[in-house]
Amino acid sequence: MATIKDVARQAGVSVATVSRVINGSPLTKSDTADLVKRTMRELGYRPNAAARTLVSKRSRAIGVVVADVSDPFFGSLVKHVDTIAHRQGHHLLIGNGYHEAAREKQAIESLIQNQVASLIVHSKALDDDTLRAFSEEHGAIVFINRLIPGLEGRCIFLDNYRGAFLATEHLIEQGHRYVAYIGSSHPIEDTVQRQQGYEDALNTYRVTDKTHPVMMAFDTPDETGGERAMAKLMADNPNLSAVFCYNDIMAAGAMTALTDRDFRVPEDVSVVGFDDSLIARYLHPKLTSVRYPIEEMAALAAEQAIAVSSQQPMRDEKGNYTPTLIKRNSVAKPNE
Amino acid sequence: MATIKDVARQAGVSVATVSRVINGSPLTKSDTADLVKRTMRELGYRPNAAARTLVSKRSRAIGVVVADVSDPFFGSLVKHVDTIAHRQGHHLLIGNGYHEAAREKQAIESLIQNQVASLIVHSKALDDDTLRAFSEEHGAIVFINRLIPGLEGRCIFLDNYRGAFLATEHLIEQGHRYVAYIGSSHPIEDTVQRQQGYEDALNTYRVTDKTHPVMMAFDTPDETGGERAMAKLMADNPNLSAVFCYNDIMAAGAMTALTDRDFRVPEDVSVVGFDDSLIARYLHPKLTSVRYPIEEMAALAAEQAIAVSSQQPMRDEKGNYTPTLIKRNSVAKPNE
DNA sequence: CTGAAAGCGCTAACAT
DNA sequence: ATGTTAGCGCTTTCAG
Repeated sequence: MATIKDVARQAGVSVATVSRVINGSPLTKSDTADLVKRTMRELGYRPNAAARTLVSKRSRAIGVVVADVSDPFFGSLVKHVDTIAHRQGHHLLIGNGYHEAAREKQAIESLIQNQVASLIVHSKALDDDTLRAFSEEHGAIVFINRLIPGLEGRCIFLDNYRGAFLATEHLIEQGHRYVAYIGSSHPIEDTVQRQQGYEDALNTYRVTDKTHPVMMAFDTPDETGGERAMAKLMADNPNLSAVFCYNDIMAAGAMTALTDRDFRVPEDVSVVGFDDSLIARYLHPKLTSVRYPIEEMAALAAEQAIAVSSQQPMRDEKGNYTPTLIKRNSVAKPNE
Repeated sequence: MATIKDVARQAGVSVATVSRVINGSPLTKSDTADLVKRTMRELGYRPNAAARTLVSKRSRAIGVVVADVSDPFFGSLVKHVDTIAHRQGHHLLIGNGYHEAAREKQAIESLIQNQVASLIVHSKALDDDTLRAFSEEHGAIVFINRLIPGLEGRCIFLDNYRGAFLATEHLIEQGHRYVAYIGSSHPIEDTVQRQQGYEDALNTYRVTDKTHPVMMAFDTPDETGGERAMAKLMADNPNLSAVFCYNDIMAAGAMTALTDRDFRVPEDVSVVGFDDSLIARYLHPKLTSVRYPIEEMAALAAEQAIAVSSQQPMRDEKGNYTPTLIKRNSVAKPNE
């Protein structure tokens, strides 16, 4: 690889001059600049990013920690971060946390070590204190899908409670009285917030009459988990007519369980999911789901992260996003 | 950030000693090593990766270029590369090419500049010469989903032809005579290879009788493309009873077009997809599809890339993968 | 407008 | 077993 010295020698200038044209410094004569540029091209010169980062103490890298890139939800998050990053001349380092505290921690540490200028972290397994410590260490970390007390300005998150409330309310408004909740057995805050929204919606509508019982089942947040939870719910509650699920995948499992038992969706049982992920549109019937505006959230996270890292004035946008309900074909009025 | 000097001073040793314990050199007394380790911990020291890369001329980074991380297919590829990389102490830099030559080129260049030790490239828009030039420049590039003449040992790819043949043959064996192909209008080699496999399967079965006509339509490789192509096919060929599609998304679109016209799948028309992606299992009916073993391919790519970059002896595995047919519920025997 | 020179934090001879 | 030291490729004063 040609170095800056090679270019300097070949062009008959000093390395300082070459450095200046690399960085587009205005105080180089355009003649010299042209000469240098030509030489760089001839030599196939590429500035060594490691050297630049070392000396200037700032890289153009943005680190992203997600649970699992192969999950379309996180894929989408990464993509939108990349779009913004690319626009600003930054590139991405990624780390997978796989919902495990140790892996998440390791991923963050690895990225810090690799001198990322900023960091976008989706962590559910690490506690507030650990995250606060990282935030103190790095300075340019933005947390996505999480609200950490004391770090409100660095958090971008969704109102899970409201999404769940919306979904449950929609079901109630359709006339359902026996609405169940299928939750995740993973001990992360999202599931309790969604459960709370579900329960509160139910409670809101039974202040006058006591006719909306709470029915819940918890299992792993995947397809078979949804299937098992639904099976359990059906066994325990014969007159159930609607379910709100923690996410779309569990909803898919729930629909399978229902279909296997000859219940039709939505004629016999209505189903609502959460995330409005890719599969929502491919399920049969198409799934009504709470939309998670991850694209916007990821883009904002990237903008904030880069702004903080380059001490630009950060647009003071609130990190709190409100979900909306996307109505498709998995909800109908109850029978009778 | 504490540097190696800080640690050395604090521990009362030289930077060389600290460097030795960082790198697990065996020639340090375990007493000193322990002391140094403790000091590193106390100071919250993290080795500066940029400095290490600069001086040692090798990083522990592996670059991955895909078309779009938010596509589950690529997400899966990235994940499996990460798994292997992580196991070997490497981390990932990613770049999106979005099927555009300029973006792909830029992504590769950016990664090279960032001193990745190795590179896994999924490129469909760049020509062989460009890719060969990059390969010459970097040395540790592995190409995935592509076969570049002269670089066979660095290519990991799927036998598209065989996959298409398999799918078409399966349809014929079920008794179908009017089997159509929905292809991608993008000018990449995959689509012509799959078309060839389709045509050859048809030809194989009409050597004795001329009863299997070729019927094709091409459109964008997405859902609406599949829908349009299917509509066109139906209009032109009233007695068509089966379609083989370029990928699962187009198959999804085709199924929509069919359903909209009151044709049942698979009773009236059988459908086969390609990739066996996430959605294949969620479509209704579940889609029979050609499985693309991207996980294994990605893992092998990562292993090879790392091996080459660290001049380890590379296991001489062939990069040629054979697809298999995953039978689900979208294929049946034809009517009558 | 350009050049000389001092490091950035670390590794790897080379000494001891 | 440990210390000294010369850079890696680049940016950035500071002089001219």
